[in-house]
Amino acid sequence: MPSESPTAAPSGYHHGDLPAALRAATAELITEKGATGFSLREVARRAGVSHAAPAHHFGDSRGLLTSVATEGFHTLVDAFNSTQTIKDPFQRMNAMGRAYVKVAMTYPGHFGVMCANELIDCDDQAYQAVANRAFEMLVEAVSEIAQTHNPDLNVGAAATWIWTAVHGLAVLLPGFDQLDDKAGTDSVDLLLDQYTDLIANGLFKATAAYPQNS
Amino acid sequence: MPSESPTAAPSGYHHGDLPAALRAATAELITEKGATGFSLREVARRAGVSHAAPAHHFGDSRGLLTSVATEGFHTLVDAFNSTQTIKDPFQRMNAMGRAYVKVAMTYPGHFGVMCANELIDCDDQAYQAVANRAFEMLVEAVSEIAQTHNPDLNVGAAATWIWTAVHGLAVLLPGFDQLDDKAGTDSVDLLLDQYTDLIANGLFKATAAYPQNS
DNA sequence: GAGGCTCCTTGACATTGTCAAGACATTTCT
DNA sequence: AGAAATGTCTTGACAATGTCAAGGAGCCTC
Repeated sequence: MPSESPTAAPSGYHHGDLPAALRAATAELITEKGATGFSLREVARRAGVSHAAPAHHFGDSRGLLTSVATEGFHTLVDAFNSTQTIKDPFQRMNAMGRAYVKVAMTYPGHFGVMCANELIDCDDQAYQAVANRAFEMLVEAVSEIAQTHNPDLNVGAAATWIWTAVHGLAVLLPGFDQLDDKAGTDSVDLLLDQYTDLIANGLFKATAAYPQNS
Repeated sequence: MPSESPTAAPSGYHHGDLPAALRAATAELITEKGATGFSLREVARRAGVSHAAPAHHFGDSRGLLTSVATEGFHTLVDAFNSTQTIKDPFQRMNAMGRAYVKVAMTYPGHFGVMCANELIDCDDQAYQAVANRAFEMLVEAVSEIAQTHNPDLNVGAAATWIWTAVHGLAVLLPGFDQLDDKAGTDSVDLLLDQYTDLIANGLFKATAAYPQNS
């Protein structure tokens, strides 16, 4: 997990790097008890500091959660970046979907607040910047599909629609019992292949494989 | 808005129908301050009862929110029901999407908790029953599309994917500034037409209109 | 070594959710 | 009709939470 502040060295003072420790404790707590089970004082306790220490770095609880969300989006952007080598835009889109779900499953504490509009400050600059960057990377892939396969495609609408569909999948995933029975990751990838198929071909030709290797 | 308890008559005692009044106050409060701004005591205050009165009817705050969510799904099922007269499954699907968004915009207080898995009790029987019913109605429309246009369609995956996409649209809607500039409802319907187009035809033939009137 | 700075602690306050106990109107039983 | 039971709501209390104000303690600079 990439640290949000590149100067994660022992620049710290009493604690070493309290902001990072608080983010880690927050992610851990949310993983255990969900975003609503979060408590500023409990996070402080886990980090071994007083209950008001977080306020100094993050203002209020919303600030801390926003920072965790931002960190999560940085991880997502990194994951998206590693799909850039894939030439075929459909395969890249598929890989981005897998990356999205993998981040959600690997860092549930971060994922739980990344799109929690009510808990975080969506107007935060650092948050907006990295969140927009992530979305833009998807837009780029869709845009390339439009150029190569369908110039009339409404790129913005298509990208929004793909994002929300994959996000919905990632959100609903923990509730899918049948997935727990199987290998887990494998079946998720399978589901994402079905999604890609549907997204590429729509309801009419859902069984046709999307184009491979350009 | 349909009452959850059909015996909404003055069966009540001191108050008339306190459960309904509490649900209404909850929806109003969430509309104003969001789902996280909700507070049991504030709801009790608005309903003019003591702070512990809600507990008698709903157990805890989760119970009250679950009841509001259930009421919201009843409204959605009603809205879905009024689309049953539409014969063409694509048009019906489109109408269901519009109904979904309209419910979300008309009853934001209910919509804010209908899918808030962390705030409500998803295992609640009444909630599950009506939520499943709503989803099943969408599955029926998709299933009909499969029968008439694409027998190989993965109906379950397609329905899930449509649901999450429309849900994502409804969630993101308040943030779309450009929609506020225009007439509002009209531009939302337009967006939904684009969605329907994308869902029906996929990324390849996105500009082709979906079939009309069977 | 004195002032200033950042980092963190301590203490306090209003507010919240939940529980236990009780009050009071209505219904049911006899 | 009177008593008991039931359903409905109130009151009081408790621990926990978020936030604020004030202060202390380490470190740096001059």
